[in-house]
Amino acid sequence: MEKNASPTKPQENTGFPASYLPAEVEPALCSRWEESKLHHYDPARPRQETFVVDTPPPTVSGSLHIGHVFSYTQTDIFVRFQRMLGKNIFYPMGWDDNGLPTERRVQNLFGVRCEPTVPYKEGYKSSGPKKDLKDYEHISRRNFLELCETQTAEDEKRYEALWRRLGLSIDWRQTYSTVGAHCRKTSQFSFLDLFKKGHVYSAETPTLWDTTFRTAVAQAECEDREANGFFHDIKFQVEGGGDFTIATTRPELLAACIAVVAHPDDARYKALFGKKALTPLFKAPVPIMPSFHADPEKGTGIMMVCTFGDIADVQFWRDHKLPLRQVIGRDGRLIPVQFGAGLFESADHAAANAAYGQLAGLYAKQARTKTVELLRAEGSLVGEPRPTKQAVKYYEKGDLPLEFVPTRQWYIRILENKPALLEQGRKVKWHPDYMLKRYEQWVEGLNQDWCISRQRYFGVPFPVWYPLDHDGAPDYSSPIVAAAERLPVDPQTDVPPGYTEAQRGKPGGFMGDHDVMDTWATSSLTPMVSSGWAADKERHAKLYPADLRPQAHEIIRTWAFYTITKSWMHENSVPWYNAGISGWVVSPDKGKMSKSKGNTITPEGLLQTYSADALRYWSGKAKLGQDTVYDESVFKVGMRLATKLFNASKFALMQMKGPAAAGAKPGPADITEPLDRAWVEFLKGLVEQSREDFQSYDYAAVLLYVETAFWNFCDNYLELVKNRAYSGKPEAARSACAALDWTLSVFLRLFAPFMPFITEEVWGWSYAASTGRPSVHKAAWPSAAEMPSAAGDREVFETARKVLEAVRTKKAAEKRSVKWPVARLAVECGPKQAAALKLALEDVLLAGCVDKAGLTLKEAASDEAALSVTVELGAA
RNA sequence: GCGCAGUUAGCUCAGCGGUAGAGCAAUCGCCUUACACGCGAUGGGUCAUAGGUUCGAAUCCUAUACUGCGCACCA
Repeated sequence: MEKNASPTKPQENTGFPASYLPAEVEPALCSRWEESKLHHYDPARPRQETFVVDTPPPTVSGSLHIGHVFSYTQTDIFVRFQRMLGKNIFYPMGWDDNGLPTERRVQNLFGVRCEPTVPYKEGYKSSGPKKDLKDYEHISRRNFLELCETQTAEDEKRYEALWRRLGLSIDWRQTYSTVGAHCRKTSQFSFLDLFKKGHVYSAETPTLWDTTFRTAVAQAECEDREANGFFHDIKFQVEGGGDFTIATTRPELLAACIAVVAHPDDARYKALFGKKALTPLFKAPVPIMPSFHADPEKGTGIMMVCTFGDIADVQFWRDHKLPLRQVIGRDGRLIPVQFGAGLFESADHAAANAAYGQLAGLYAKQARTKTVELLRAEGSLVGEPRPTKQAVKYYEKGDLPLEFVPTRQWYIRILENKPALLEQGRKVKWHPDYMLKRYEQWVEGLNQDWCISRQRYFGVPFPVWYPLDHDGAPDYSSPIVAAAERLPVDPQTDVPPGYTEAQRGKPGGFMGDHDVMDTWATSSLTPMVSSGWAADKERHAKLYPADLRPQAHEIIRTWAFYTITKSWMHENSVPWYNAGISGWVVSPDKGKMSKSKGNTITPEGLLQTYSADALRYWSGKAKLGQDTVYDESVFKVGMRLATKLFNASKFALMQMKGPAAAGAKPGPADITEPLDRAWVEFLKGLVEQSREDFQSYDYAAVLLYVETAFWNFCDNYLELVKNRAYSGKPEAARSACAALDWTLSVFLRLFAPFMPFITEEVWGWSYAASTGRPSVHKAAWPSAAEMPSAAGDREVFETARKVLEAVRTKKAAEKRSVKWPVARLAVECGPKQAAALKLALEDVLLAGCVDKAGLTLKEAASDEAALSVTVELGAA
């Protein structure tokens, strides 16, 4: 026997759909919203009536995952609330399609590499992915960029379809792509402005360098990874006699040693300061110097400074104007150098060159092994290498450790502006507020200016050329910048003012800057991209600064920080008044959901299975800033809530079509029954609280108590009044119907930001016509003022509920059905509760199927007395 | 090393000075003027630990432990 089999019941003709089918209803509503221009921004309305969102442009590199659904929905929930407050919503969508992720995806998808020396092929078509790296086709820059554009356009279509299906109330006329002409123009315009203001400079200096991608990277894109390294104790000779031992994890940098340092107060080494040491293998004389950054407790207390092991080396090299002995090349191999010539000094050229000859051309890791071998043979290795855990810096997308390589790069001056940038960060209201700490900590810890140039292809070029001297060497000190009105320009194809194309690359001619901007150099401008800062002053004034920047916490150091920086430099303003920081979706084992772990979930299937409202419900349950465990059972709860909304609404509306429907439509003045007033009183409080909590970005709290209240409505209030609403007593029925009418409209509106589809569907059954608001999403957020009835006593509802509960408990204990008759009901309580109960007695007795003759109500002397209910069931 | 957040029922979380809560799961029931994709009910917690403040502490303070994250160091 099927446990859940329901006996077939004839379907009454209610005038409402029999059951809720979200898979059909939701897409239909999406189309309706689009047709009715529900989400359109109105440029005619003033700024103070407008709510501006600086939507995160998702990286276009494959597919969106459940984490995107989570955070974008949270933003949409808040936006929908603002729309119901009557705000003119500016809610754009951008696509972050420039930069490395796209390049990588296109390389793999089509089996190609960009090779700028290869000529352009008209109508080029890729032959598809390649198994072996050797088989990758080398194609021109232009062909490569075309592939990038085609691919991202396709991805963006899929992204948009998903966002629509999820019900994000975006104005789809307001879109941008970070590689599109508008963004290129804005980014280049930004560069010109920074250039004019002196906030940007180019310099040839050691910079963080990724040897795999062969590009510079910024501090913000680095991460530490723990590695198993080795301490190598290496003996140095002192000129004029003596020796000492240093400890290093990077012996392959020995040839790059420029000094040896110890703490100024370190008694062990004090006597050596001012003398010179001779490096092992290469016999290079290097000064022994005091430095506070040498920690007497660490290693042997004395250490070598190389060009370059870490940022401290860079600092020391710069401060003391020491020679640059670069040995690591751009590809991560040791470059050939000559000892005895130029900067590489040696007391024994022949030995030094012989040793180095065995290292040149090796990758750093190979060179390390070889160096240890040579040191051991020379007798300079003290003991054996000792294992140690060390944190090594990597580019977040890279697989090999970063190196410091001197190259020419463009930098934005942030170090000297730290105090101002900290202050700007504090002007933004962060949600949750502790996220400001992350921002502050990051800014305080910065030790490099922001490197914005990348030696890549798919990105925004610098609008800059350099004059070439008579030998054809570029003069970097006098860059030629493009004129603002010519933007966007590509210096590889466009010609600077006063030159002709024929002079490109010729002595006395010019060359274009080869690099492209870091993708953050563009995305740091998103509020200004949307506002039209570089194109339309009037529009800009209406849309900037934005009201809300939603984003995830791991990119506070990049996206939030860079945006704050640019806004300050360009406009001396904050980019937005509020930053809403969303949490992550974590897998049930508390790990991060990531593609590499293979535990990412694609949203399309979930939408089909559970409905958009269900996924949105799950997103709405999580507070800002808080990580959420991926749990499908929550989708089920959300789906059930939508179904319940459907059924309860149908039922409530049916009541209103009952006997009370005769005559004028019941209104607030008809709410006369104390039970109804009590319920309305409760709702008033709920409605006011919801507005307050929403305004402080605590939408999750709203969903929580609205949901609880809604189930309370279904299980208790509706059960208590349904008999009366259907009864022949006109006034009592009208009171119930008026209360139900308002209640339903309130719940639909309170749920609308979270579950836009089911609420819109139900709204259309009755309220679209009765309120003159075709969409619930443009209905006014409910307020207590809508219900100008006399104050109710909430105790009436509470007491009625408690008594009804006692009756239900008894029936459950006796294993009887809910409608089983009650022969005797004895209630004992204080005078206050007794009075309250009397006011709702009829409803309670009907809902509990209680025989009126069997009722006794005993009043205790004090209100301290607890409510006690005794129930005796009758015969069938 | 510094900082931020957290530790409440089997699970996921709410509560943030006034008698320990919800949902899920579990268990027992029920065809009731919508909903069996439903409804009713039951069991389940020294609120991480130790101190302190208070008439009263899950809640405030101070330590400690653990978890997650951020930052720094990293010879």
